[in-house]
Amino acid sequence: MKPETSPACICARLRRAARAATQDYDAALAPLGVNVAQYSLLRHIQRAAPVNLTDLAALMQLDASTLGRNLRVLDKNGWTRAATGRDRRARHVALTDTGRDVLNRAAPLWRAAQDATAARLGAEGQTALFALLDALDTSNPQPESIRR
Amino acid sequence: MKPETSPACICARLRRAARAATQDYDAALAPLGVNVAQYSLLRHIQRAAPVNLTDLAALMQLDASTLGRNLRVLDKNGWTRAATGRDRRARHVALTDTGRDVLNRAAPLWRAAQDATAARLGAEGQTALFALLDALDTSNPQPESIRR
DNA sequence: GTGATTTATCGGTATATACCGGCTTTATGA
DNA sequence: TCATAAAGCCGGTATATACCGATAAATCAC
Repeated sequence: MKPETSPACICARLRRAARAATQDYDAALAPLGVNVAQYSLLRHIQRAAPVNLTDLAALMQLDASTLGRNLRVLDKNGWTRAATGRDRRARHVALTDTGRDVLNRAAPLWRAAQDATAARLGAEGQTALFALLDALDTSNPQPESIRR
Repeated sequence: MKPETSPACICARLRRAARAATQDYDAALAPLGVNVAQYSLLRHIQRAAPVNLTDLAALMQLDASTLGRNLRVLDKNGWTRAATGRDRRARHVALTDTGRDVLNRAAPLWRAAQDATAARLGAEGQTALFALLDALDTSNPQPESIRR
């Protein structure tokens, strides 16, 4: 007679875990007025800039229209800037100085949340978790040993 | 020289995985006009009804105001009904007949998505994933063997 | 080279999510 | 009992998320 504590739906479990982690990281980053979705977006831009919205969306596996809207918030805060290049359809996004500064100051706050989370998993647990999340990713081909 | 394919941020990885799984399950459930968040909410209500919003929110680890708003969509669709009981502050939620019917018809669609997802993990992978997500859950006490 | 197609982005719409403050109702305590 | 505290919910606000259709620009096909 187990009281059925948490849902057996893999998706629901992932969503629940993502919500919880989001709140932890958001709380850690709150002093800088940035949340983890924004932090993640800033980091991706930092690594990929200059990059257009479509490529950035693919990189983050985010819907392009979602990315566009999320980006407006960063733009509004003066953290990013988008410019039209030779291809006048595309907008190339990059960090502003302010954006870089926010990222630098956010890094230790992110680190604290990451360390606290990692401690709950243990080093092996984190590796295992990443492997499992990779296995879930349908954009990754399944390894030969599993496929079929 | 590894090209840094996916973020090392545990939170970002969880969010990405949750987004992807959500899209898979949503696509599977789409023929019934229900998404996985709604399906999950309906299932929780089915198991817990009659239940008030606060308890249901705690059960799902959802913010109570979020739950209240999500519930309005179900109400609007005629799938749930909320009634005030003796305690006039609390609203007790339960499925309607229509809601039960939607759940019954959605079950095989959910099952298909769940099976496809589970197949990517393997039986052991799913067990391992659930254990890791439990370990992340700060509302669960850490087992003696891990704590400190 | 011009018409068809594809690509990049945007806007409308709907939903999910959370924080905060306020209101109503219940419980508590002196 | 009556003042105070606590509980339960709602509304405002902000953001994240995705689908669809529209628009503009580049590319392709002939």
